[in-house]
Amino acid sequence: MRLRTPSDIGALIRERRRALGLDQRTLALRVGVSRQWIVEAEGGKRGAPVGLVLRTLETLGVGLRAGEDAAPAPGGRTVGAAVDIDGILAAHRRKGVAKR
Amino acid sequence: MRLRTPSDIGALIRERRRALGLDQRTLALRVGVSRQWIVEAEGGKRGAPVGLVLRTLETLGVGLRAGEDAAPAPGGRTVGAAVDIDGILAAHRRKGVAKR
DNA sequence: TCAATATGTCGTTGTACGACGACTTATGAA
DNA sequence: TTCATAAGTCGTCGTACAACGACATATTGA
Repeated sequence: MRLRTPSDIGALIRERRRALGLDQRTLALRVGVSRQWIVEAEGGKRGAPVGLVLRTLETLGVGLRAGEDAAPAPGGRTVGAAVDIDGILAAHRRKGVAKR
Repeated sequence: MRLRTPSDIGALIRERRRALGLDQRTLALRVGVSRQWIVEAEGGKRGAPVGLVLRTLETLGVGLRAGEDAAPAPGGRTVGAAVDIDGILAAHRRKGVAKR
């Protein structure tokens, strides 16, 4: 499963929680958060602290792995990110210049 | 790379940012956060919102994948997490869940 | 029917977070 | 040396968040 948004993570949490037969209250107890937090996390709350999210996933027995990604930024305003090789090389070459 | 804590994510961000030859200011600009936020995120700030973290990673061209994990909860107070088959089965039996 | 459970939602409150600005240190170039 | 950039840190402030408690719906079972 590929995770791009908080909603993805929320769906993952819900899916795994149900697969394990846990209710929200029990999961909340184990993770050490409030039940409401679980509700909102599953709903894809954008502001959920990454620390709690990681704890939750770990409690559910789900591991997160990072993979270099050849094709970034597919669907977002997220950025003009991509990799901008020119900028990178320029910065590397001259190290300092770039001038903003 | 396996991500377990905010520190792991911070290290990942720093590593990828440097690999791409970006400075904190530029990355912050692209992600849409303050430079200070990048500093703290790289330092493994516990509270960083998962939404921003995901945006950052995506900007860096890093994808996150979830994998079911056979061996959970290695080093944390994190819990008696694991899977607790008994509880699961009990819950399932009681409800005739199947429902899913 | 009523009772219990699971989930979602609504207020309230204290706290932590993120943005902004400025300062400091370190490194490298002119 | 001086100057510019990069990175880290501090203080302030407004806002978002997580916890708590309570209530509203299903849904299921007695």
